[in-house]
Amino acid sequence: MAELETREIEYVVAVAEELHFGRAAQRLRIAQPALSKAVRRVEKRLGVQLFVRSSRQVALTAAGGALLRHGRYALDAVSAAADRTRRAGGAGQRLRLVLKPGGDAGLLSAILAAYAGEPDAHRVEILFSGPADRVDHLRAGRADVALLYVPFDDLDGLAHETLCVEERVAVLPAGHPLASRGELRLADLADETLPRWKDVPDDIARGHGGSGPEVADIAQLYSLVAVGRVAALLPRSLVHPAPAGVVCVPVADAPPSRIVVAWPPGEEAHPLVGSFVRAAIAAATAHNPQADPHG
Amino acid sequence: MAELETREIEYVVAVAEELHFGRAAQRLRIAQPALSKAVRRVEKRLGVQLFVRSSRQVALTAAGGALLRHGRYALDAVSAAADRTRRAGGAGQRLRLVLKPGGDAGLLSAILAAYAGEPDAHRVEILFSGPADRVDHLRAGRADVALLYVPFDDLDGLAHETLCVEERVAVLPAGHPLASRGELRLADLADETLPRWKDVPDDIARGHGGSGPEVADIAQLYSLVAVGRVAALLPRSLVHPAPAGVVCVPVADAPPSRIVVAWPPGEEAHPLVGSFVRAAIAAATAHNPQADPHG
DNA sequence: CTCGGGCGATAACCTGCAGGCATGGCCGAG
DNA sequence: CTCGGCCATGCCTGCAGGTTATCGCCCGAG
Repeated sequence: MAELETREIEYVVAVAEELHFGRAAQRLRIAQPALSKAVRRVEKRLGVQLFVRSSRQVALTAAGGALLRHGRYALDAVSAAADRTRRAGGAGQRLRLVLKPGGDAGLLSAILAAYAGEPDAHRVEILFSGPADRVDHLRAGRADVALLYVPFDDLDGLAHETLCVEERVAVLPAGHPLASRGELRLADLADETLPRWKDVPDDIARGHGGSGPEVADIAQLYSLVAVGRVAALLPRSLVHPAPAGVVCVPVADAPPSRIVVAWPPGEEAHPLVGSFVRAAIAAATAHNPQADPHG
Repeated sequence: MAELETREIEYVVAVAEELHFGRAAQRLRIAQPALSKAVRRVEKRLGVQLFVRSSRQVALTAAGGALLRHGRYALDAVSAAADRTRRAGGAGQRLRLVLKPGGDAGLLSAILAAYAGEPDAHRVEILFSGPADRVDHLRAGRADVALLYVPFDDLDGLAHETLCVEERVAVLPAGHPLASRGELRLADLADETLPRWKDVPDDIARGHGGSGPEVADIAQLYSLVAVGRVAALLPRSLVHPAPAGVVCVPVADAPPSRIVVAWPPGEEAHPLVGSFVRAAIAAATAHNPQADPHG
């Protein structure tokens, strides 16, 4: 039925990543001929060529690319299954929450307090992580829930619930011509240089990242804004209070930013995840009444 | 690294579903002792008990339940990987679109026309499917894109883009006291009997299904509404034009319904999927200017 | 109470294939 | 022309994963 073994996928992925049978074999701790044979076996079974080998170099075919992408997903799913199963059995369960350092809009403590009040609360392990791999942590079972920031994070493949909606503000140097306006529109910002966020791959930063200088965190951004090198468009709570030298002005027609609690699909059935999500929603609604479920 | 082979997952899932080693073995076309051994091996490797066997019956532990759920996901991911790889290699690719019969708000033909105009358009294979398995088709690689209906379908684990937003209308019998009102609120409907949709599992129908009679399709629903047995809350385009004997009244505070185009996460990189999605969005914006991307 | 039958575990054995090693063939660099 | 890097081939071995036979437990029928 499933026609592809986990190990075979690992092999193909390794070769696809290294584009070199020898190195891939080394990484997999097996001999190179075994790897060659395994890959050919897979190609034969699928009836598709995965690599073009020219004895001087190895290249991916379209099919190989597909298996690389989807194979990684599948491997993530498998190891997530193993991981979660192991944890479901062992005692002393902890809930692993992953989030971006800073910028939780003051929600985190409220959420943790609300969760601690749940009857079946467990110890919460907090895991900070860069933008690139928060989602991967969830997918591969290394974390149970995440606080994510839409539209900055990519929700593909996750279940989520909105905790709060925030308007977006333009962050401008104090002396900027637009800084005195009470409200802006996106068009007003068309000429501004926007920063490029470090570690955010382009396909996630669709439209948010500019071509300006690379910044790693908010503090860096402020310095650059203060000297007039860039402007930015951020959720209000990130810029509150505004440091000296920068001002923020609401942008009426920017899509609002949302903080969401996300979890791997299907996991809402898990009591740990379920009760945390419920607590988070409760905390958010108390904290910020206009949040709406099923947004 | 991955610590669990596809086959082992299949075995555990089979046992978990049958709760009977003999039948599971039969289903898997292997002998029962082999299955017993394999399952024990997995339990040992994960260090977790998956089943409690009492020689008269087999029961799932919490860990077993976890592996059942996540294992199914993982198996879907694996076979999706195999399937998509095979298709990426073979020529004569077709794009497989899955949707609910009826109720496409007239969008389908516009989308297909727009897609046919794309430079790299392929033949489109249309697959109709019940509400329960549309999403599964995507996850297991049996379809490439889907038209789904939020909040009726469950978007967990999928990437999507909104095509259009529709207000919800209450469907009432012609003589109903509320039928003459120009607009309703959810509270007005609190006393009405809502139908239960056939084949929609309860955890998907969160809040939409009532406790009333079971209906399988829209036509059945109309008959029941006409005789005053139920009322319903549907997207406008589904009730347009309203058949004899029923009227529809906008409900101001019902969350709006959306038609979205959805695809498996990561697949937007695939040219087939990407260009279809682009065409769909274009068609929808032309057809219905207020649709907004990144909603 | 006993007997029989259903079910999972265990034991003993068999076999195909995954993986190891040595080698061959190809090709580009120098 | 030769050398060296790299993938493919051929042959060998061990074990994973299958089979059949059998046991032991439990429950329900009589």
